[in-house]
Amino acid sequence: MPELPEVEVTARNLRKWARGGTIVGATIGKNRITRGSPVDAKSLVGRRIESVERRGKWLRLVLDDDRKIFSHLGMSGRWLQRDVDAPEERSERLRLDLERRGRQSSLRYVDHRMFGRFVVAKDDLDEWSTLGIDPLVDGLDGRTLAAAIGDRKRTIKEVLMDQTVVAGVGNIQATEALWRARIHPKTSAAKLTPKQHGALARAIHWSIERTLGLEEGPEITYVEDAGAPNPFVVYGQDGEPCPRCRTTLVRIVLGGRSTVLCPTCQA
DNA sequence: AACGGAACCTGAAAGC
DNA sequence: TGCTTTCAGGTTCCGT
Repeated sequence: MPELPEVEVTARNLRKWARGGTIVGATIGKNRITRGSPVDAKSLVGRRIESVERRGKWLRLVLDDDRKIFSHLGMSGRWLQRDVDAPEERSERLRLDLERRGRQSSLRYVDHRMFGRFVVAKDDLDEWSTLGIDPLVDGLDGRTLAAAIGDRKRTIKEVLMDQTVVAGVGNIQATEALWRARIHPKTSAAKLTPKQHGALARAIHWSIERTLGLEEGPEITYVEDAGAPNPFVVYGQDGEPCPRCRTTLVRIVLGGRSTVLCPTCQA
């Protein structure tokens, strides 16, 4: 269930593994990852991967024939690097075998819930083109955040998770950042003060960088990975004391997603 | 137009 | 023990 930091780690890994490599084999299973736009696996063979980019939660791999691979990890997608003769992974949905500097490797896309996407297209997808400010790619400060929010009146938590406003912020990053900025998640987005815009922009960077530091590595770890302790400051910590003021953190549901907040700090 | 709720999937964990 | 319910960090669609 990746948000910006997990997708950023994936992009960095894919640059190491795939940039400059040539696709020598492609196996794309019949499943809903390619829903709406079936991919001709054979057409990928012989193509070189020129670059790997990320915006928000999307990955874009530019090929040498002017097409692009768009990959979204949905709720449970991951890209792994394996040997070409390694066995198929559990929930493996597709694979790209690469040759790079005379060495072969195999990229496996694993996604048990299949909310992810894999699209090959000449033109950018609308979902890519309409993405809002990416905190890492574009930078984000109080002024640009305020401009992106505009006069939206929905709650600030829902607006933050709108990918056309700030790209890459999901339920965890929104929850963590709002706590850091001491803003109640239900606050109407249009009612934030300039001071709060600045605090929230800084809090988003803080949360993303903090999560990135936790997750840098060859394979993404998620909170729910067996045995992994919850590394977040407030997300999933309802019932525990607020790290700032010791008030018991509470969980509410907002826009259908669970949200944790401190009733004292985020008044 | 805006909003809540359900749907799309699978599986782990909690509840009974 | 084993069956049932709940929940999950994403996105989209549908009815009000």
